[in-house]
Amino acid sequence: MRRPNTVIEDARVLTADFLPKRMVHRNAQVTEIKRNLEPILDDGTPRNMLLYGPPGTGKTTMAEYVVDELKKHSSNVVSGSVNCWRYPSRFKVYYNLLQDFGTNIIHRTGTPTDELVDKFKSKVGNRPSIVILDEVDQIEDERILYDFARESNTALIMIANKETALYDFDDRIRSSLEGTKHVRFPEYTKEQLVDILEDRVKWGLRDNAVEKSMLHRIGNRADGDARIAINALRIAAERAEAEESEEISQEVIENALPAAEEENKSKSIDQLNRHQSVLYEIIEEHGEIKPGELYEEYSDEVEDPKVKRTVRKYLSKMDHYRLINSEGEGRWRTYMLQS
DNA sequence: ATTCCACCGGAATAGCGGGATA
DNA sequence: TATCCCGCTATTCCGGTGGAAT
Repeated sequence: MRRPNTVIEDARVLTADFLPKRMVHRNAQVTEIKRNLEPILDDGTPRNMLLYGPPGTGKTTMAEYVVDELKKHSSNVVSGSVNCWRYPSRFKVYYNLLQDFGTNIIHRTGTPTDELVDKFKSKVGNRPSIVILDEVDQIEDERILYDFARESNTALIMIANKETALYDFDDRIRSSLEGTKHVRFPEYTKEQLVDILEDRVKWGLRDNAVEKSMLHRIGNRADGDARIAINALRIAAERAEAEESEEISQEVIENALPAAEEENKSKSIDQLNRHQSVLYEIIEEHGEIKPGELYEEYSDEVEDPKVKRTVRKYLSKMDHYRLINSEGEGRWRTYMLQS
């Protein structure tokens, strides 16, 4: 027989991806997104958008929240979202969108991308549609943006950390995206993080499972990042639960914070291949290391070393994962672990 | 002032895996 | 079965960069 939970009421509420019924402290952004999207409901042309701001500020969550709300009002609207960092190629973007749009496609390695594009276009037709492109600056083929921007019944919601995300694209793409609304997502303040956590506590934890002062501790140390704050709360709750205590102690909270940050990291580390983890370990060992020495040690370590250019690609990938950092340029560059 | 050096990163190219086609 | 096609990854090629060496 399962013993009753001591702390957790509803575990789903404690994940960062969970979509709460109401959003706190993002009214301005939610309203703005809604306003730009709404014309789509009466066959008007929606505004394309760029949502920008640091990690954990609710960009993706708010976009999905608004789209969900909108779909409740009109069953005709179709939508999909892709993370362009994980799925950067034209093929993968369309593949994922088609799945979100409810088209079952058998994946064959020989399927030409154009076939997917055609399928997508016929699926959408004249229906109002919304496409969310997360980490849009990582997109490999700019044609994707151009294609969507030309569809007047498709609303494009692009998400990036920096407002300058679109600057690097070529003129043709940029001019087709002219009129894109920029919506800023600032870091949450400590107090706002506490509010967000309180909401999760209310629905996710049993009554009196955690004191408010504990939430303030999380808020103070989460660096304005709601994802880290929520994950810390979840980890703390799980650990308290495992200890069969009825309340989350201060000690558990303190330990949960670094664990929440570590969790992001180890998730990324798991994605690395053998060569990449060797590189990671060498950098870890040295603390700081120059490119030349790094490559030398790496090629000694593995029996089938990749070529230098490939290693540079690996390193920039790990940089993007926020696993490592680099300072300086050219041969004066230093690689180190992300602090 | 000029050349050298070590590295960066974009672009073109090659090779691979695997489904489709004849 | 042999061949073609496609996307993806790794490799090759190369112009650019900026401090060091001459």
